[in-house]
Amino acid sequence: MTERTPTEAARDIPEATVARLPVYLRALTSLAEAGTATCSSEELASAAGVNSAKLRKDLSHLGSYGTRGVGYDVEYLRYQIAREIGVTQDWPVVIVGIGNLGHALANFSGFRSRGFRVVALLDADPSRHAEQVAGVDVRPFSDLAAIVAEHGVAIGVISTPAHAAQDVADAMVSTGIRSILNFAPAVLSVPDGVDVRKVDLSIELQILAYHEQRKGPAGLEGRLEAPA
Amino acid sequence: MTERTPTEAARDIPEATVARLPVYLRALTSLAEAGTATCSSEELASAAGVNSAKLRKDLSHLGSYGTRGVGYDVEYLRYQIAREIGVTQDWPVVIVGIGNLGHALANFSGFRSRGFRVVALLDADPSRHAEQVAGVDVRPFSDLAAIVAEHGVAIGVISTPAHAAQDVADAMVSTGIRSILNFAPAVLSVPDGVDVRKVDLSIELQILAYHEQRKGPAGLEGRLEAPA
DNA sequence: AGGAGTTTGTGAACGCGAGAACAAACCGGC
DNA sequence: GCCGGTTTGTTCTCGCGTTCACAAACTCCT
Repeated sequence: MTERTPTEAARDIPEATVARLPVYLRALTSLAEAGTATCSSEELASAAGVNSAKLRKDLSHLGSYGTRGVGYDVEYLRYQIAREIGVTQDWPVVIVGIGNLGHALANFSGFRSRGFRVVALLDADPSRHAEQVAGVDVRPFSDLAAIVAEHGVAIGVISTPAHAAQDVADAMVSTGIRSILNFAPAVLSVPDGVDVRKVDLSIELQILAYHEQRKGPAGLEGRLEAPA
Repeated sequence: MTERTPTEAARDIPEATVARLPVYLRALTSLAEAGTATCSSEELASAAGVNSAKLRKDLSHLGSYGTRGVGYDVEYLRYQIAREIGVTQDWPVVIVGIGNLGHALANFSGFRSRGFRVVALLDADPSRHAEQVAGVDVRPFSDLAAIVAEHGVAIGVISTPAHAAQDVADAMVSTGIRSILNFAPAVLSVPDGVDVRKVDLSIELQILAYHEQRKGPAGLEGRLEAPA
């Protein structure tokens, strides 16, 4: 996290910008599919749902890929962002925990089309090892090390119950995985140098509930209501 | 978003703090289940995966619920946070789009145990209306307004394909739903007063990929590697 | 009762990100 | 070749969030 390879540019892009680059990438893909060859920062910002000033500042961190007075070449900028993120080639990914959510993730087509390839599905439960999900065999969790070594996996997804998550994370780290996407509602502790991103469905709903509670006791405005 | 009911406290809690309250809530529940009656800010912070100073400042926004020299009463603090978030009673929720992800969400037990109750599953595809998922019938999307009115639904979840998301959001807003959790990879535009939170699996992976790319070309440290 | 030890709650400094505003640069017409 | 119109890239300012550091307050022991 501290030192980078000094040969490359090594300009450090702000974390907030990194989080938005994938959004711009998708907006550009959408524009390209609609046949748009060029777009202004205003158009792209609107498609991505952000402020145009913010968009320009974000893009300025990667370089000067626009043309003043004209705008951005959609295909060119799309490639530059994809390259910066690192999704010009596919990343191999393993998914551990093939419950309801694991199934959904394995079948999610967006992974394939956005730079990721699910190379293995793992589960500790032997009764699942007969299954095949999305054309990929479910294999025993003990195969993790072999699979990681074989495919050069660097990213792991955890969709197990909470109580198993830390063990899975430990195993992932010991095989060399350095990036983990965690869907289990648990706090993972990992060594330095390993990134963990957490997606927690309950937390998102609870945040919504907080704001909802503050908006008002019931639907006051924007809806005609008949008194009960 | 601007004015609150002047009768209540109306202290505004910073957004960053709101996002962490559910994490504290879960950590406290976990401590309570382990039989812990009292905990210090250091312990709770460690269980929640944050800095203890940050935890104390966060909690200070809700009031003074701790005792200096002693710490926090686990059960008492747990209730106070649950009350602040608004999950002391269950929130009715509708899920629209019963594909792979919709199935997983409907079956997710964490909703029920954390203050939410799925009252309806909706899908536009008539061939799905025969199904029953997690004990709840799948009903036609056109029933949305009736269901929302019947149960007083304020929170909607969108797990449709991207191209349908905006239409679903519009319909939700028109029925009075003011909080939306969106899993579709699309930018939703909604009127003021409606909150949208977005969960995007591809984006999370792409952020990981960016950092992974910067860590180094291959597994250099922490893993013994045999030259291919 | 008093003092030592512990832990909370908060005031202040610091850094990051958002947004506005503007200069630099490019295109097209004359 | 020059000028007006347009759009990018950047500078500056402001506000929010994080972190440090410490005073206030509580318990326990003597």
